[in-house]
Amino acid sequence: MNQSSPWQPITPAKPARATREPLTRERIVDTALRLLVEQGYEAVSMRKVAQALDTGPASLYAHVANKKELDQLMLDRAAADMVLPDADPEHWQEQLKAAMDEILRVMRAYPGLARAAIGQVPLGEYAMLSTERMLAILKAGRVPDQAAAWAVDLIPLFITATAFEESVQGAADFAPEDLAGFVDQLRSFFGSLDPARFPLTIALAGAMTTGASGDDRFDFGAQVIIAGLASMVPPQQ
Amino acid sequence: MNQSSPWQPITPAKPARATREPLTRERIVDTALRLLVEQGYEAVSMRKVAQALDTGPASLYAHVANKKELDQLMLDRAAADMVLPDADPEHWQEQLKAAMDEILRVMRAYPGLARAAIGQVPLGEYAMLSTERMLAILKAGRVPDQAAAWAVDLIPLFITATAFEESVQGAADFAPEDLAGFVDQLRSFFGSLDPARFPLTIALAGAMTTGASGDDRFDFGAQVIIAGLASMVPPQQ
DNA sequence: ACCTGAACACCGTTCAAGT
DNA sequence: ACCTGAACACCGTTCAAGT
Repeated sequence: MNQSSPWQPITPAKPARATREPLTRERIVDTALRLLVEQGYEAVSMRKVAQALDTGPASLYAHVANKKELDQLMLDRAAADMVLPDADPEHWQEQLKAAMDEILRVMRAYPGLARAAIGQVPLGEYAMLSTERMLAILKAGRVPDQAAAWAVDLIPLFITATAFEESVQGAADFAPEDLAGFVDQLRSFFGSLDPARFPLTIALAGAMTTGASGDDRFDFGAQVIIAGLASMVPPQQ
Repeated sequence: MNQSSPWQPITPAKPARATREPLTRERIVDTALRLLVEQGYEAVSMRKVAQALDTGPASLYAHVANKKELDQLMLDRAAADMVLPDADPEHWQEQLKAAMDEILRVMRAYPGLARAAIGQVPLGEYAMLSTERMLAILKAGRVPDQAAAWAVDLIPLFITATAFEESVQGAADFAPEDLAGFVDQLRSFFGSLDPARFPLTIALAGAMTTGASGDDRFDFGAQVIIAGLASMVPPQQ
């Protein structure tokens, strides 16, 4: 080849395609969360995130330590969406319930996020701001310090486990409308057990299968936790 | 080669090695649980279970539908180890606590089992016998039917999530003795936050980091749940 | 410092072929 | 019916090489 041929300029006037934006932590987390929302947790692999950014998986490691860190970053980005109320001593129980609802709402907005969150201590800025606000609500309710400190661990544990369970159900084969069929099957399975060995399971088959979708089950768990915490508040004066 | 050579008998007197025992569901579950106990949940792959049984992964699929079914079978095998008390109306709260302790004990005996159990409805015989016994305890305590039915979902959710968290911590790099160092780091991290934004996290740094190992945190959660359920028991008569 | 291709050491599952 | 080898379509992470 000629080193300088007239129809092959040495410096092309323009690259064939616009220069790609450089990779950043932010773009990686954005892309990961987009994949999470659009295609679920299984779609958030280092390889698929890289592919969506039009690069190879190795390129991500300059910005993110590993998959676990990416999971944490996604969680904290999502936690930024949570809006928890300012503490009001008169209504701490309602406020705590509202806070739990809000955390579940955000978890549900990013289906599969619970899989990234479960079992991890969330140390991101936004997750910790949520913790701080929950502590304020509990202290306003005069929940003892040690109980409040453990409660802000127990509450996300409960919510995350709930959202995790929902995401497993959601990721299963059946569409939402098949869920009703599954619940029917489950109830008749309970009903068909040996009455000598499973009398209560049979008797409560209906109660055990209600609230499989919707919020009744979650509201019950929240109520149990709140009532349990309330029982630890010492009498006034 | 000669079709019948004198030093190469057509029917060897004995196979070189004993005939392998045939694969069964039971042997597969046994092997999977052994790997789980010895090497943790990550070691329980279809391929590694097959390898431990001296065969290929495809061979397992004649006995087990898929990995998820194997997880369920492991869980139910472990559930057979659980010994829950007969219901006694006088002591339902203590009995419920004992039942929760027992379920956690078995979970801990199979580290990583929580990862197989989380998010699944356990429909195996032994898991359901545990459920039946918990229902008996709750009914003995006059917990309303719907609350009891949901409680036997909430309680394993809590225990499994707790065990899951422990298994993540356990699978992390640090050995048990490094945990203390990690907790120290965490406490000083909380202490070093911006006092204007995280006043309560700073004030409660000590309380939030106590009970990282041991049973205090679990006992607290169990107490919250039991007290919450007790608050739903209608007054006598 | 950032990015890349290629490789390493894995996964779960399927399928045609054997016995 | 049960078992197998080989393949398919994936993983997370590392590393030497480029710019």
